[in-house]
Amino acid sequence: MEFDKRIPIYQQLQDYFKLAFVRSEYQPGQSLPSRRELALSLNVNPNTVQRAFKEMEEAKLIITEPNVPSRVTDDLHIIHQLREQLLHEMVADFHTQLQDMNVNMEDAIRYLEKYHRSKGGDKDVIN
Amino acid sequence: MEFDKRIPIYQQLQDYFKLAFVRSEYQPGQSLPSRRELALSLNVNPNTVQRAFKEMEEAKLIITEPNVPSRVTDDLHIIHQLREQLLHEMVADFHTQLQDMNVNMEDAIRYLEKYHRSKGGDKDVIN
Amino acid sequence: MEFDKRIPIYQQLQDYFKLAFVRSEYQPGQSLPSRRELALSLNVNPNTVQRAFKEMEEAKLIITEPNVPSRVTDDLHIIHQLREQLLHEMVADFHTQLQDMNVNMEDAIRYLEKYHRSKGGDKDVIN
Amino acid sequence: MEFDKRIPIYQQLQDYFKLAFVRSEYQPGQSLPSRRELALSLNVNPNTVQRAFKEMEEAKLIITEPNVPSRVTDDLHIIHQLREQLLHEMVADFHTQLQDMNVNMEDAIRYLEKYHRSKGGDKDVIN
DNA sequence: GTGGTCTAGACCACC
DNA sequence: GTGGTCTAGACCACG
Repeated sequence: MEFDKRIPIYQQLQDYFKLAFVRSEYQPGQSLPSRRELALSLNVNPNTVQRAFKEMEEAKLIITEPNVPSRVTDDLHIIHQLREQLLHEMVADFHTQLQDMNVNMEDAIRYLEKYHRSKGGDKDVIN
Repeated sequence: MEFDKRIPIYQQLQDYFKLAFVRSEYQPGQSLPSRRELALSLNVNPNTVQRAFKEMEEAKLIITEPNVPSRVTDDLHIIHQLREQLLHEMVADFHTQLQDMNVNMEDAIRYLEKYHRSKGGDKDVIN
Repeated sequence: MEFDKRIPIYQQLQDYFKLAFVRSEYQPGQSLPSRRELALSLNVNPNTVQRAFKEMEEAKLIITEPNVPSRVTDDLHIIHQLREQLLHEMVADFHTQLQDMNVNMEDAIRYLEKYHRSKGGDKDVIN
Repeated sequence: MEFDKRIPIYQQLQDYFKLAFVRSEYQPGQSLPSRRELALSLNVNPNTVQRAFKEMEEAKLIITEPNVPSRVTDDLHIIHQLREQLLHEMVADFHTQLQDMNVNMEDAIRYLEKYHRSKGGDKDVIN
């Protein structure tokens, strides 16, 4: 994994895990790698990993208990809510850009669909 | 105007002007502020402005001649092409993000339309 | 090495190296001093050296890769072509001057040969 | 007439006149434009013209007397000697360059003749 | 330690 | 006053 040095690493870590949760790459309740392990494999400071985990803990995305690896929340509602939030940010940004360019929504959607088809449309199989 | 310190200023300047051209805030053929003027008002080095302008010149977006202020190209085709390019990048980025989250296109569009309506839909009057 | 203040340093640097390549003082494929090293020894800004090198790179005279010193091209054809070009410029300038003075070619060559003999003629050994 | 700002104008003026004398554009004994006239037409300081004339006077190339325009020397020997001198400098410079490039005299002459023919050879009519 | 980039500041040519 | 060039210095990415 590569980090963009211009953005705090703990934030990039969070973004990475959030996306992984939403993509179900980590199932609800599944154990995460240990902080130490991650710090070593990603070659970052353990405190950096700690900070990312702490914030995800506070957001109830993961559950941390003594003597066992942290694990993804098993509250599907929270995962769903996270997905909604990420999607919302994504859409809001895109919308702002469209507004900035005076692109109306019809055109934007037409363009988006065209682009999507050019990329092969939705696949039946995920990943 | 504020600059994101993580991104080269000359690039942000270009982005700003490109958007302005597409939004017709500078009409085709219209004179731009002089490099010095911009440098002073934006509090950047004249050379930084120079670099941004030079690249826009090379992209045929502006026309610069000695001793007169640079001006926007009067080739409408180029402006239109620029708009297409910006739109394309925007859509491609959005699409990539959707893919990353396994959002299918139907859902994305539904979400986008919903968000758009919540913001009041397309305005008849620009600005 | 001394620089003529009326001519850009980066250009004089290029001229120096081009001549050196043609004289085979740097063999094809041979490494050049690093930009820093040159900047220090010639007492110029590293960026000035950088510019000279960049233009020689664009002219395919040298090959630069990250983290290793730049080296002379190993394409003998390019070196030969460079020699032809330098020789051409030299001759063209001389010719223009002769024309300006209404010296006809026979006289010029006679004069040149006389001067050459006075300097000891061609040496068998180089340097 | 244009001047290269990097070289003293009085020197460029001298070079111009010396060449003109050698080319017989000013015949021996012919009057030159007045200093004042030249200063005006060339848009330079009268003192600059004065300096150029003074040095040519000292070199016996021109003759300056009160109340009459300066005129070219009528000593053909001096003009001839000037021609020799200019030619010598020209040839010496060219010769140095050839040496720098390790070009032997035979090759240089062959190249020069070839270039000369490509330019149409010696013309019968001067100017 | 390499090569490469970005911004800064002084200067030039032209009008 | 325009636009354009050159050198300077600090910084970055990579190994």
